[in-house]
Amino acid sequence: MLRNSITLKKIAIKLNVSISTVSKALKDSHEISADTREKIKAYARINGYRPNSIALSLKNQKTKTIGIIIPDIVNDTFSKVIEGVDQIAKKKGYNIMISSSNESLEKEAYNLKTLSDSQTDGFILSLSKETMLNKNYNHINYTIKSGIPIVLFDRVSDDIDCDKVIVDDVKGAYDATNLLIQKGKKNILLITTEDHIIVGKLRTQGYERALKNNDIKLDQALILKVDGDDRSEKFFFNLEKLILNTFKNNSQINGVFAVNDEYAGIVLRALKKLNLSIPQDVSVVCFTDGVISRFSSPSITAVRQHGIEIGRNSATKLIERIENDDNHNLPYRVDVISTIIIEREST
Amino acid sequence: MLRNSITLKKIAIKLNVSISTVSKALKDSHEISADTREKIKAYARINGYRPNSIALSLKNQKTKTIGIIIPDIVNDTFSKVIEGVDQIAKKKGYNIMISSSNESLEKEAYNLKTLSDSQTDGFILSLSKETMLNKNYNHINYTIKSGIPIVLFDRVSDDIDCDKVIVDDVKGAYDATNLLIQKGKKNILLITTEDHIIVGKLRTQGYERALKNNDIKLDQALILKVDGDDRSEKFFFNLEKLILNTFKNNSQINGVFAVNDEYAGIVLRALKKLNLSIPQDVSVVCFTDGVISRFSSPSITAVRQHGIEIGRNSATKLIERIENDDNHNLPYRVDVISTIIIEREST
DNA sequence: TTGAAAGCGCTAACAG
DNA sequence: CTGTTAGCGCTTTCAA
Repeated sequence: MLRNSITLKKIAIKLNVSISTVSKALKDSHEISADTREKIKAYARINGYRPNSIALSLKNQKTKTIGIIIPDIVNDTFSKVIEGVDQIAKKKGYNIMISSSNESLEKEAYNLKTLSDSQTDGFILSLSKETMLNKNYNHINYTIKSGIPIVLFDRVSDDIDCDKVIVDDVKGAYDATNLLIQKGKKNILLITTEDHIIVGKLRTQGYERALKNNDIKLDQALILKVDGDDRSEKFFFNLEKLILNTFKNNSQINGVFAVNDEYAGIVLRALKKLNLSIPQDVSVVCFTDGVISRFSSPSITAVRQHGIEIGRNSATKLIERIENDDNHNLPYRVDVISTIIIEREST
Repeated sequence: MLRNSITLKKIAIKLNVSISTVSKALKDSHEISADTREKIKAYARINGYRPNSIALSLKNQKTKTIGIIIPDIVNDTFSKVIEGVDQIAKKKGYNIMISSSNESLEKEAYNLKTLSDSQTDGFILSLSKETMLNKNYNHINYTIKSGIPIVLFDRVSDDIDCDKVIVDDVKGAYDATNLLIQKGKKNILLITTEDHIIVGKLRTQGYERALKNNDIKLDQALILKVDGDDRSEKFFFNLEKLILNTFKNNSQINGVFAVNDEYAGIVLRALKKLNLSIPQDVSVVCFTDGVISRFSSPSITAVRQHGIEIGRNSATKLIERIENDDNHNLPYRVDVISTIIIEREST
């Protein structure tokens, strides 16, 4: 009833050989006679011997686990990344430890520290909002300097020197806006976050660039910058009112680009109240191809970020660096995972 | 540039004392003179000494990490559970390792086995569909028997003897159906999964019970059992057609109960095509209070399962058992997390 | 008050 | 071909 613990030592005692003999036999060493080798292997098999991975970690000074620190676990995009990391990790014999920073700098630093205590060979991390706001990257840079590799994804910073996997937010937003324009919708409402949320800022840039390239004058009245940190019922309720008002004051609007699918969901709700039909009266596009875009009515044309691919790429890069002995000689790489637009009913 | 590794040994050498002295000093042992104690602690602090948790694990035979094995990472309900586990784990000094069974029995067993190799002190697990279909629980029972505690949540089985945290699916479905009836909707379409998906089966039971209690005759034509394993675009497309047909053949339908929010999303889409208004013509309720219920138009009345609470409860139970020396003497407990209905526009 | 030694489970260099 | 030893980093008993 006790924890199953058949060890080399126990096998050695039972079979009257030394521990190292058992160890070698189980690795098919030809130092050991075929006879004892088979005897030992048979005994081990029958008793379900499995090497103690903690002992191995201590010995090898590597744990074969990678840590993932993300701002939010309950989030379609991040879970897809985890999924991707999981796929590669499993294939390469790594396990993953996950913890959430909850958008807090303090928790992010704390998690990084505790998981660094020899528990993880490296990290895959996306910066919390607070971290970006404060531009405090000491904990990250310290970890890297102390020899533990980190791959940053999605929410990254130029002030951190390491491997990165990013989404081309500007281009994705550009494409999305452009699609609307191609469909003849030139008065496009942008719903975005304040600039300290980097991805919001970049997507705003993409929007602006698309307008410019098509010689459409930027109208500040058509740019709604909302508090990207707030996801309460109340916030979304107010957002809906804000959208309604904007439409009332700007009846020329015939397209909407939202920087995430939640905002787009609210847009649909507002348009319904305004009795505007989609996509005839107003077309809608959003960043983030999640469950909302897929299951809303009408379904929403969305910029897909390939979260799984981001995860797979990050994991591959990280493991490469972990297993490369002189990893600090490898130059850091930044990969851009390109987005694609999934067209749906809303355009 | 190498992995930061200030160890007891290094401190001991630097300070010309023995390793055990350092160890004791750092734990404030009064065996050690105030003098050396302070000297050692100061040196340790300055050099950022942090105990090697792998060494501790080996020594203590416990890792302070708990494993979570879930069928699907990209899933609102499961990620909420992870979130809850994370909250409790962090508080009690545990880390969590996550891996996905991908609804596969083989992967589930594999993950359980590899994580059991001294990497985790216990597991929190929800059965994969394949596991339930095959009713093969050997891997689980074996793990429990070998002394590693498991807490099963949501998708559980009577054939496994362990702590469990479940949702009262029957009652949740009963309440949901009942709500429709109270609103005067007595011809209720049920969209559910085949019976081998336990939660689908239980929710079907709740539906049936509610009808019975209200003296409403069960009409098999109003029960749509679909393939709960399929989540492809094509499947949802066909589901929509199926729903449309059902409405055409049964114009009396004035309520719908869907066993998850994805199905409910499709229902909304179908109703729109039929030009039926919600909730006036048809009211809709679903199980699973996820992002779809919140952000669709109209928003959908949903049965909330308190995923975070499930996670917190599971983690609490598991850690209790891990830290209780003679845990096999504790009787197994089954906790039922009750659901509540979040009323929204669809009713 | 301090230190030596054994042990957690395993590997690997070295000795027989 | 097999065994001894040392060591990974730490705790803890026992001896000094």
